[in-house]
Amino acid sequence: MTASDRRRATITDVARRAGTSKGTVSMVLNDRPGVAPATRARVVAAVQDLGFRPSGAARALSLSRADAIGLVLARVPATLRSDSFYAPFVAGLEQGVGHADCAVLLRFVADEAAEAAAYRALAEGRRVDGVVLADLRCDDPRVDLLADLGLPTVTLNRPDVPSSAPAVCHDDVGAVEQVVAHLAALGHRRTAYVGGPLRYLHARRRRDAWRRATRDHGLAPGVEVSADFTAEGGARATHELLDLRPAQRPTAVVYGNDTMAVAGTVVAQHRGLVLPRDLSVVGFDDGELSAYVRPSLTTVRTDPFAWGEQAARTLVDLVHLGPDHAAVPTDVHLDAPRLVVRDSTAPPAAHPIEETR
Amino acid sequence: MTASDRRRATITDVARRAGTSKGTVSMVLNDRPGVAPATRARVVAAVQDLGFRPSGAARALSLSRADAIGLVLARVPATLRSDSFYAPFVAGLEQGVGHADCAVLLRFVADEAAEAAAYRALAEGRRVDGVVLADLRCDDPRVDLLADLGLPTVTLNRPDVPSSAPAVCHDDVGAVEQVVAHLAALGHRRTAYVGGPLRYLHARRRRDAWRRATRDHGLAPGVEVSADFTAEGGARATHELLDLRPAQRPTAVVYGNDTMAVAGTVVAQHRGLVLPRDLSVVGFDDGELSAYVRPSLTTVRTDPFAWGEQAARTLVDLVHLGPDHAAVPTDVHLDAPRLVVRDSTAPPAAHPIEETR
DNA sequence: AGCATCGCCTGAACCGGTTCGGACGGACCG
DNA sequence: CGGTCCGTCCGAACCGGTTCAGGCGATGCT
Repeated sequence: MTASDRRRATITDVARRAGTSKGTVSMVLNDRPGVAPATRARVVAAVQDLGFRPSGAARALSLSRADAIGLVLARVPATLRSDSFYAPFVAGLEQGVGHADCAVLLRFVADEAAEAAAYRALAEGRRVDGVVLADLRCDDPRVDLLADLGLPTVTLNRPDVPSSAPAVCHDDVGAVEQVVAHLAALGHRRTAYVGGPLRYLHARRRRDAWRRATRDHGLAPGVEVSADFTAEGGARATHELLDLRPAQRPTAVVYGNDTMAVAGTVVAQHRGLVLPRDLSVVGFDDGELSAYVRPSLTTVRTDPFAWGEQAARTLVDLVHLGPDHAAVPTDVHLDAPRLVVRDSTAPPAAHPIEETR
Repeated sequence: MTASDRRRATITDVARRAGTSKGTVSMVLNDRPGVAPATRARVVAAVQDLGFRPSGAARALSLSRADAIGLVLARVPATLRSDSFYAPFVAGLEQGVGHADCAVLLRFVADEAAEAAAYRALAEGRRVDGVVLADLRCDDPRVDLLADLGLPTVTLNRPDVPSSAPAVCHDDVGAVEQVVAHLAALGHRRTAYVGGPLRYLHARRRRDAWRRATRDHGLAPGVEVSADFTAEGGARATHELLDLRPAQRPTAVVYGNDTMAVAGTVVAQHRGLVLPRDLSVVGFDDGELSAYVRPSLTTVRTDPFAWGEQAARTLVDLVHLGPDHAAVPTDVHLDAPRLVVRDSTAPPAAHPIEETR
């Protein structure tokens, strides 16, 4: 009775065994009306007996649907090691497509040229019904590319170019505002920002949000350093900030992710600063280790799983709407990320301590 | 000239435009011999003009190949956040399948029942040509399930049950031996081991390797704690070890991954120990932050990207061999992981320091 | 000249589903 | 008793490729 000892049953086998035609079997499988109860029962029994399951490929061909959504990520392998976003995000996608046997098809590519090619291949090979567009960049050419390819798309956050695709957004601007408000309330006047590469939209938006929030709170315009989300980048940026002469040196640093923030705290401590007395540090993302380092990290808790879930849900809706549907689906806004205050932030020391290296 | 304004070209369109039959076009596309150069040129031109790309679904149907490999992971979303294995591993898979437009189809499931169902769906829906089996457990039922389903399989490490599937193995036993040799050379006599859940084969094998290696080096049989690879678990296990009375308390702890190890160092330092003087710590995996914590972590550098690459390569070979091929492919062994000695290991203090909490 | 050989290409069958026009038969009605 | 109507089911066409037996014309050989 194992499945391997015989060729897999097809809809024709089921029809023969049930004494009906293929068409009828198909009706039953997609439970459409117009089949007599007795016939339906015979078909169901035959399906059961034969352990029949329709072939995805054949369905895909006749329905011209792939029952899969795509995700293309351009990242160098090295940065994947510490990526805390991507895995739960994909798990969320999975959750979001629901129990429809819809799968997530994944493509990692090395650079942005390969990225376009990957999207092309996905679209033209009809491997997916739609894609989600992550890691949006400024003037992102992929938005137009996908519109051209006619591939239903959901973007992660709203692009800075016109796009008719729905966006699933999380409120990183609000998150940054919470961070700055927290620091301002503690009494900080000079803050610095260590962000990601500015060609990424989210990096730029967070940077802008930090600029605006510091100004709104009446803080001094702070120093900005653009890093690359890696621990090494965070360490280097921190050295740079601590090398500033005391009058400019920040009493609090806001980092673009927790990896850089943790590396930053270690650098600061190694240079003799006592945290959070001599320097407050805030991360972004709430990585698992962040609660376990010393001092434990004040950070913003994002929820990539929920993000993925919502993105998938939106995309599935979009696909089912069909391409000729005129109504442009509206953007979805996730719950605002929450600031998690831990031990790495405190009021600034009254008189800045000279570092004793 | 955009692709979206007209229905996508099919092989029939190409044939018509080139003035040949579908069959000939197909020959050209798969560059098979028996087509006159002039005809071939006409077809190629037509393909170019129409921007034709064959439909993956139609190919899949007539070739009964899916051009995709599957990966099913049973992990709770919470642990994905800090997972440093999975993302680079999938990127490696991607790399390993090569430029064949073969994709990686991903399924995240919550529990092990859902896992079996996911494999069934993948096999019976013919969505994938083969799967890689990760996170092997003791007496893993999936090995038999996949054999039953007749789905080409590659396992990550060799299962403890009979399996005719090739395994792609990395030498974690050798890695643990290096760790213990390092600690023994430093003069440690009492080591402890904080591993993962023992139902995972790799956790058990590393534990066994540690037992054997400590015995071989003439060390005292050490305390074992089974944790769960999370920071919290690592912290708890560390407390447990440091609560032992001095005569039993280890001078060095070997952790099953870096997350637990980092959490462990923080716990130890918080309890007043000075590292590495009072306690040596070794991790496993070389997470990105491990070089940036204090003391920087001695650990074992594994290479999930290479592992994925090799697994995909092996699986693709296996698929192309065909199901009736008698020769069982041999196991592949990756380069041994390398011990990275950093600052968290040192000779034990001559007289154990009492902790000053 | 007659015939085998060969290279090139066509046409139809096939993969495994979905869809739909229309055939069939029974109930209902006038 | 003849005609409608409705529920049920069949059969064929179709999705877009691949494969292969066979046709056809040109060439080589005796």
